[in-house]
Amino acid sequence: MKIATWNVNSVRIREPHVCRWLQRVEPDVLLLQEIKCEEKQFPAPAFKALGYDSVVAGQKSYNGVAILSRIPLDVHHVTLPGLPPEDAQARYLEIAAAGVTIGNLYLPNGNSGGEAGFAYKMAWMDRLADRAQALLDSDTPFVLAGDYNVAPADVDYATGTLPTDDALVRPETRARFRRMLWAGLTDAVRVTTPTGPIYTFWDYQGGAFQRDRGLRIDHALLSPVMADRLISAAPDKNVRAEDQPSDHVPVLVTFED
DNA sequence: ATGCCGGGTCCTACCCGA
Repeated sequence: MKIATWNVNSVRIREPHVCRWLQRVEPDVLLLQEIKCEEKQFPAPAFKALGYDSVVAGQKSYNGVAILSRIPLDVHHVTLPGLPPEDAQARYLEIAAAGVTIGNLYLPNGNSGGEAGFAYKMAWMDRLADRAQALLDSDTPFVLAGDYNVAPADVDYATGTLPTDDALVRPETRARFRRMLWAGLTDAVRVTTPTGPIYTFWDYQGGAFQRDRGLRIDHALLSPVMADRLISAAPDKNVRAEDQPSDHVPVLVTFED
């Protein structure tokens, strides 16, 4: 089973990139973040032509997540459980497919909006940890993957790409990420490559990709059963060198059937 | 320490991202 996650930074602009990647890699399930459109604008027919059904939690202009699948699925949640009902940001979508619960998340960046913006990120991470714990308690095999907007350790961002008090690396941010690991989740990319830098994002500015000054902020966290099934997990770096790329690359995780 | 890039939209100057 192949599950991938990709912040595409506008699905309408990146439709050809996504189609090419689906055809080349043939994931069973692809989680998309920052689709930046409502469901009615989502290019579902292009993906359907390649054999993929779409589930969309859209929002005008900002955020937005979607799931493409070539295997049958059930939709379980279109928002992150526990958030206030007035929260209208489209950042979470959860399905079950082939007996695996799959959560697709676009975690708030936390740098805009001052301390209130950062507090929103912290609350969101608390609710995500709650969701992970509930799934652990139910003994459901699961994967929580997406753009976490967290560089978990210093090795996960190139020197000088972020200030030390950036919301992606603040101690409160990292503590909440670590709490999910301590609860029993496995960081698929990091256990596959235990040491050294592995980036999933390179800024558009300053020749960041050419200089390989990136961040590792897109993650797949696995429940214990899924960690036992893990074969490989890695970003597809070559995608960043295509024309008109997203600033993030896909992260592909492969499991034993 | 960022907004030089590249999306978005109130169509075009401004908001947002990491």
